[in-house]
Amino acid sequence: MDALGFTEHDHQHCISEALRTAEQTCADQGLQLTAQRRRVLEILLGEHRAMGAYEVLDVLRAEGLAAQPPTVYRALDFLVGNGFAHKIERLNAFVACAHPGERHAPAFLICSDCGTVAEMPSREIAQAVRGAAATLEFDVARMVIEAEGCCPECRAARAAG
Amino acid sequence: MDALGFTEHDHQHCISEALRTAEQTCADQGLQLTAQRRRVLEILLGEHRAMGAYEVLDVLRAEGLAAQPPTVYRALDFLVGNGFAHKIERLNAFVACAHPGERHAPAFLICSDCGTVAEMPSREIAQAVRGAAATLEFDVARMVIEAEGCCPECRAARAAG
DNA sequence: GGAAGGCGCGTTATATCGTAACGGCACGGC
DNA sequence: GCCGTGCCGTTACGATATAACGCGCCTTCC
Repeated sequence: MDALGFTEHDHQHCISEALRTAEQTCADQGLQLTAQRRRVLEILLGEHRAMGAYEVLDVLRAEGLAAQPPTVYRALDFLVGNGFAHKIERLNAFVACAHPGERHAPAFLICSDCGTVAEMPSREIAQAVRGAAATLEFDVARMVIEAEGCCPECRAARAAG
Repeated sequence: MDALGFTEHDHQHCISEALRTAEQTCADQGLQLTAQRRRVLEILLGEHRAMGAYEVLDVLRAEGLAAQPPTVYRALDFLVGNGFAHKIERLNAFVACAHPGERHAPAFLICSDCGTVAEMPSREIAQAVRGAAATLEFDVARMVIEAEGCCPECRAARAAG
């Protein structure tokens, strides 16, 4: 598992791959990846960046759809609920899942300069959280793990500039 | 460092202690703990729970003040900026710091049943986050670590009920 | 003493994020 | 046919957060 976003990659491929995985997963689990849900996922996949719900809405409207906020939020709820996207709490915004299909407690890196959001390996982190919680006899159901900072590219840009 | 919130304690004492620490810290660092800022901190300290800004605003208004949202947000910005309170991103709400004065990257436990928020030791967690980020050459400036779940008391209550 | 600037705060208005609630439509089961 | 379920359109609204302006009180600096 690597973290896309900070590394060069074939973005068209990464989009279509994710879409295919989503389609397959929905087919397997009897979920309906409707046109709207699929379109919202595509929009999110278009950028390795968190988008606000209203930003997604603007894209839909630019395509000529007469969409309203609930439309977008419903699609996002579906995507988040089924692991195809994640909400970045720190930004009140949404990002496509980089590892759909794999069961994972997500952890994110948010570059404050360029806005890129990457999903990173989180096994050790999740372990540490559960461990700390266990000493207080707390049962963890869900975690929010988000780190804000500077990505390698922006650091290089800063150094250069 | 223990996590209050899930354990019995002398709450009045815990409030006045925190207030005194805040006063001392402000005096030391040339910060102004004005009446409003102090009042907002007191309100937050009143509960081991995250309060929305507008909830704090309601309390101020109930006390007869003609407060507006910016008043509360400014006080909260001051408290958060100087480590006397924390924002719980998951809840868009604020909680008094349980360990003012100590330098720490906070990590929180949020009970979904009773709403109690506890601050827990986070050294290992922060370490794990920095470690995972480092493998991607990402510089972490700030972390959001929030675990939602069930606290021991609510678990006991569930088992009993 | 008075100009200049920083800071805290009041106030108005507005931006941004999110949801409740109702109704229509399509599809599948019986 | 009739009903339940799930998806979606639509209206309206609630909740969270900030921009921008101005005032008063300091301190600084000359």
